[in-house]
Amino acid sequence: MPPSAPASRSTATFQRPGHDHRRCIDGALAAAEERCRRRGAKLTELRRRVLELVWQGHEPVGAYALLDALRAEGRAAAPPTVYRALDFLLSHGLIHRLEKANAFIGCPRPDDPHAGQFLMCLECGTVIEMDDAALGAAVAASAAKHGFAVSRQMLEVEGHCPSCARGAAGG
Amino acid sequence: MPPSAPASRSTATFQRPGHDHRRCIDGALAAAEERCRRRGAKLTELRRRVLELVWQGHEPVGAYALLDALRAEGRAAAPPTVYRALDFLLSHGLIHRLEKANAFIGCPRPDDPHAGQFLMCLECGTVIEMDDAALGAAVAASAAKHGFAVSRQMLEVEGHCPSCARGAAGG
DNA sequence: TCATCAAATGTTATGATATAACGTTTTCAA
DNA sequence: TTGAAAACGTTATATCATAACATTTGATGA
Ligand SMILES: [Zn+2]
Ligand SMILES: [Zn+2]
Ligand SMILES: [Zn+2]
Ligand SMILES: [Zn+2]
Repeated sequence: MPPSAPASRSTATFQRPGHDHRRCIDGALAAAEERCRRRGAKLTELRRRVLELVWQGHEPVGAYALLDALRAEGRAAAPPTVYRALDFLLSHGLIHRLEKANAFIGCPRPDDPHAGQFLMCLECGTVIEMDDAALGAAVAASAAKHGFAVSRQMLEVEGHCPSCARGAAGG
Repeated sequence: MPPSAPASRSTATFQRPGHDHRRCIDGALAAAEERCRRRGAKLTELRRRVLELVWQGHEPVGAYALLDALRAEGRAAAPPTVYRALDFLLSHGLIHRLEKANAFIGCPRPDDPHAGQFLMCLECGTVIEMDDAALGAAVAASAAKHGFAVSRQMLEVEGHCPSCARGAAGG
């Protein structure tokens, strides 16, 4: 099969409401298949379906919303069903957990090494992931001033996305 | 009364296990009294006690741990008791909520405007708050590249503090 | 003083998120 | 084909947080 050239996979920019989200989903699923194949990890039907559900939009999705969606499809599902799938996806970098929201969002660039840096719009709920290596380095440098060795960093920024900022200046 | 010169109140640096933590507590309580007085907010006995309990160390404290502590003192207390006190302390900038830990920690510098920037040691649990204005500005600048207007930022960095890094290099 | 109102706190119940523990099915290779 | 590991099903429970309403407290003004 052709490598399905993911030339313009979701860039870390705010998507317009009218964008072709099917491409986001298909790109994420293809990237996940590929990544799991390379890592010898099993992207089972259930895990794949949960990933697809997480990608239902660019807003974070809660575990129990996923649970409801699975049940609506007629699957036998309980909290561990979805949490185990989420743990798998997290462990392979396919999704991220947004701590403030207690919810999950698909990672648009699982293969690029990156810190978690998220912009969350208070108005429309859209979340995008920045991948600003310089910013990650700045965080590590600040931490180093305190003699702190960084293992993981999580940045969650609340505010207004370009579309919503137009209407509500000053937030 | 003398202004009790808080000359060397908790700097944003890792405290040694042997530091005089009573000074951290007393300084935080005095700063809270002063801040509430200026703002016309009532730091009641309960709220003051909860703040003191949050300051029991430099580790984040969960709401139910506070609840247990209040009950151990013979107070009538239920979850709303402690959550309401925490909401008050949060709203006046006297404590911060650590999203990843679902727990709370005292703010060593409530009067300085600052973004939430926390270093959390995976080994000993100690958390310190950086107040790196340049880093906050760097975050805002990165967000601005995406047309995003920042309202609030929360940075939670996991790793190893100086004391613990010595033992577990590379951790 | 005492009526009155708002803020603070007490009390009960429930919602929302997450995991422990154990049994069954599937997978895969020896 | 059979044994072990992984994945999944199932039940129960732990953990974090808030809704709703009653009671107490403390300030204000008649
Ligand atoms: Zn999309
Ligand atoms: Zn990512
Ligand atoms: Zn201290
Ligand atoms: Zn602070």
